[in-house]
Amino acid sequence: MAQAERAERTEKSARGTKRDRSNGAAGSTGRPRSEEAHQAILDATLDLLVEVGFSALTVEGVAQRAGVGKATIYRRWPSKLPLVVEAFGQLPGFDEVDSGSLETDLKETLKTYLANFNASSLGAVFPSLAGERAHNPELSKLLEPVAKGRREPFVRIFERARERGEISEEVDIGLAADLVVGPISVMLFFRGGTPSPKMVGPIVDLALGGILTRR
Amino acid sequence: MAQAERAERTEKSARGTKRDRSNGAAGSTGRPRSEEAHQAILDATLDLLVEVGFSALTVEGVAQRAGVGKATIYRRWPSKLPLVVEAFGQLPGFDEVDSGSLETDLKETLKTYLANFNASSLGAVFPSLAGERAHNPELSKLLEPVAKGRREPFVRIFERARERGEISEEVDIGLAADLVVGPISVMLFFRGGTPSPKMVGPIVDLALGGILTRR
DNA sequence: TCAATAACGGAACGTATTGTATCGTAATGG
DNA sequence: CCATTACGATACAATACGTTCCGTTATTGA
Repeated sequence: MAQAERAERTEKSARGTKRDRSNGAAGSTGRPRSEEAHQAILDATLDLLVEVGFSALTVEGVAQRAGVGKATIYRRWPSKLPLVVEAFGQLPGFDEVDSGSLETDLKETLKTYLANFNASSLGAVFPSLAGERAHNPELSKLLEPVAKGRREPFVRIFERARERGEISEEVDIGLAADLVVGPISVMLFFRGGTPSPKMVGPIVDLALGGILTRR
Repeated sequence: MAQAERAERTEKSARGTKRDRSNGAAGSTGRPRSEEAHQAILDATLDLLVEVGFSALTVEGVAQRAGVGKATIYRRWPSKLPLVVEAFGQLPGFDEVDSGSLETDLKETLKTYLANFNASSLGAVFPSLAGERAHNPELSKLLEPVAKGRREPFVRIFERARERGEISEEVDIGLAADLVVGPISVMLFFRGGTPSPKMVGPIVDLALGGILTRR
């Protein structure tokens, strides 16, 4: 609030946007914001997200971990949620594979998927955020595109396979994608374990071939 | 809500039970603990678990919701965790089906599974608890048998199918169980939606038959 | 019937943590 | 070198936690 007041008092130059300019720009006098502190805050947020989860994460804790005053955080993010969102958004996506074979595409992409999940903090952070989702619509909305982005590569893999005639036209591609990722989700959320890349081969084989004995 | 059903339970004989040792131990003098308050507390705990999740649940909120003093709660449970555990443990299990056919068994059990998940508070509560799991070992231990109990019926269904020769000996039964439940887990955690019984048919068909076109 | 006992709901306790405001200092631009 | 803004640190009011103390109520044994 004080931030708005102060900004209003100095409104003489053409500050076209209301968007918080992180630094200088138009009427940029005074000390610029430390990009170093900015990154330290985001890093600390991610670390704490991994360690204690979303609900137990406090802005004070982030400030302490980042070696930064609380005001420095509140000057940039209005509350804990946008901060977490931005930190979470820093996590890398994962590459897609197009080898011309459905089986290879799936296995390679899934391996990347898992490596990503385990190496990055995603595997530790996502359950915490997902758990909060039901009780926090705002967070839910922010999480939606992330989850969607994780699913899309698999959907595209199946689309290509269908174009090549590898799978029937009748196969529900969205369901197929969920089927392949499913066991990983089960492992992560229901069983509380860490999904291993070793799971990938058997999963894809079983999902593609089916559980029933081939006649 | 399912609260009505829960409230329906009666245990008139609770007065003199010594097993509970809830009342005055040796010299059973003094006012007995109200079994009614006990149940009201558990019900309120479950309700709040659904509404606000595990981390945002407070004993004060439970007391208020149950129309009970906080002391009444702390007299029975030392902290929030055991209270949540007992409340969570009240949720019903689900029935198993043995029709002699793998497909029927799976579809029927899955439907019961989903109906249970949606009707009871499980679908709303489980993600919240699962999210907390990584940062709360004590809670994780509690959750383990519950998750296991949910998986076992499916494992048994596949075991019976294998004995009947419906599926090959080489099929990893645990993986098959995860494959069938997987899309539901994905829907629940990744996509944040409510799994519908309509999903059951396509899921089972695709998982049994496989994604690849049958030759 | 009545004292003894213990649980009851409600309220007050001290502590911890939240988001915000204020301090003196540091850095940049005119 | 002066105005301006961000910096880290700290102080602040408000809230909410778990705990404990109330006067009251229900039950038992003498």
